[in-house]
Amino acid sequence: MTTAGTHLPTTEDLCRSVLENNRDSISIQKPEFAVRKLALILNAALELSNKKGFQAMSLRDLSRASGVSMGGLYSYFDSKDTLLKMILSEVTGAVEAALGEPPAEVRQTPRDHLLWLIDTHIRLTEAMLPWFTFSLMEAKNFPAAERRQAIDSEELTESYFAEVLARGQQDGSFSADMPPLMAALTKPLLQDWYVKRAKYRRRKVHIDSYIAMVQNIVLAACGAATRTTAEKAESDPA
Amino acid sequence: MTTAGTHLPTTEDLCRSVLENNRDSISIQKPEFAVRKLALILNAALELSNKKGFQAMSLRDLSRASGVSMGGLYSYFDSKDTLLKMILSEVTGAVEAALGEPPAEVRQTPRDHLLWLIDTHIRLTEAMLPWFTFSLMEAKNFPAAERRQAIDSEELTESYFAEVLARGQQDGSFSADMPPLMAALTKPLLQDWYVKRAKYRRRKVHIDSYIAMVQNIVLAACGAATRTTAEKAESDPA
DNA sequence: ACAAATATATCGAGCGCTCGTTCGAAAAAC
DNA sequence: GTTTTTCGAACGAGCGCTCGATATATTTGT
Repeated sequence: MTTAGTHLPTTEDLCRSVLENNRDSISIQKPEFAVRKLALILNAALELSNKKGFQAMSLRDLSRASGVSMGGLYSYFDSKDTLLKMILSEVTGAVEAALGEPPAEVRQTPRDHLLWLIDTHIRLTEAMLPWFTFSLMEAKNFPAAERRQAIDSEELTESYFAEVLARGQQDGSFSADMPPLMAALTKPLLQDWYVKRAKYRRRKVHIDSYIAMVQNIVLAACGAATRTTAEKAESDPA
Repeated sequence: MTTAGTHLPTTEDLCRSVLENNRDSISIQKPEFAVRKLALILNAALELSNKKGFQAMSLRDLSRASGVSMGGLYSYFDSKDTLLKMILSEVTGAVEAALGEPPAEVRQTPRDHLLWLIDTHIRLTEAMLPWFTFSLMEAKNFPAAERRQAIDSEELTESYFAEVLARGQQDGSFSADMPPLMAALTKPLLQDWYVKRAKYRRRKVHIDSYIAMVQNIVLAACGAATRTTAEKAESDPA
């Protein structure tokens, strides 16, 4: 019921998508070459950036870590800023693809839809962990246009939650005095999973427990019944 | 009851504290000189860093914005890294000072203590907004030692919450099946106030409403009764 | 089937520039 | 007159980025 049926993207999926969306700034002709090297470059870029910050990562660092020469890098982007934009737009695209079209069975009740949104978002961030970490850390530091895109994406995610919460309030699933900013405050709960990933790993918190916990906090705040053990067993058969 | 009686630091308080804690790297002798210029330098540094990122802020930018010459800056810190450390350690110190010693009247019941922690933390971050923004954005990017300090400070804050939640669970104020990571998940709710400060300003959300909302979400998740209107009127007389 | 010719991909030294940092001289304070 | 503070030009290192040369794959001519 709440477990994601949606396809979670692999690194190769993402690189292929990056290639498609940046045909003009990538001068490599053969897709199989491009995708393979893009994976090397992007993986290295994400790792270095998430360790030291994007600004602090020099293209010489990136060249060394990826095994692609300085000149080679510039066959895949025409400026360091373009590299940043590539990654950011891939993340916002993935969120839209994953949350935008919920399966028919969860749309029927606001409660299931809400649980599905939480589950799907957290599993998506887990599958794309370095991408989301990057996006969160670096979105602030850049030009107005890109920043605007990040804010819009942010608000789109929030609107998915706002819509389902409002629908649940109308049909009586959720309490009438649910906080009006509940949608806004759900996001930081989802984000903590990847922002503090190291902490949860250290404490051996499993992703399923984390999802269940966020679902229960949000349900409680909405004035709905929290998830039963039976319900958990059904949706998380592992 | 929950409104902070604790003293919130002003810019001058903070600069004086920075001076005391960095006597060795500050070569200016006369305190009144030092505090005045520190305020110029730190205010400019926070504004520039929070706009473009600390790495992207050059010391020439900082010199121009603060009105202090390049050489003059180096009378107040011996490297750009030291400037970073000054600001970070001031923030962790302020949190400890504010949350470490709750007034006697709130210690009596876990519920009041919890509400006080939420209220005080959010008001502190509001009073030191650029400092906290800086701390959150820049802590990741730096040497092991400083990073360790940031993590410790983070966990100290969480432990204040963990302790009071455990106490409330023991004496029956909070439900027995309260999520075990409730303390961990309270922090992102507190942080959203300064992380997304612009959003809440745009939506005209008052700090009092925000605090009340977080308190209610946490109380609901703890299985405690949410705050009544009467209680609100008492603690937020404005 | 095999060279020659072309197209594609890869390389890394070198460009102009800005960075963090220093230091000796000028100015201000006592 | 001495100490303290302020200044900004100058330095070497490292930055993002370019470009001509080289290596590799594919097509073409016979």
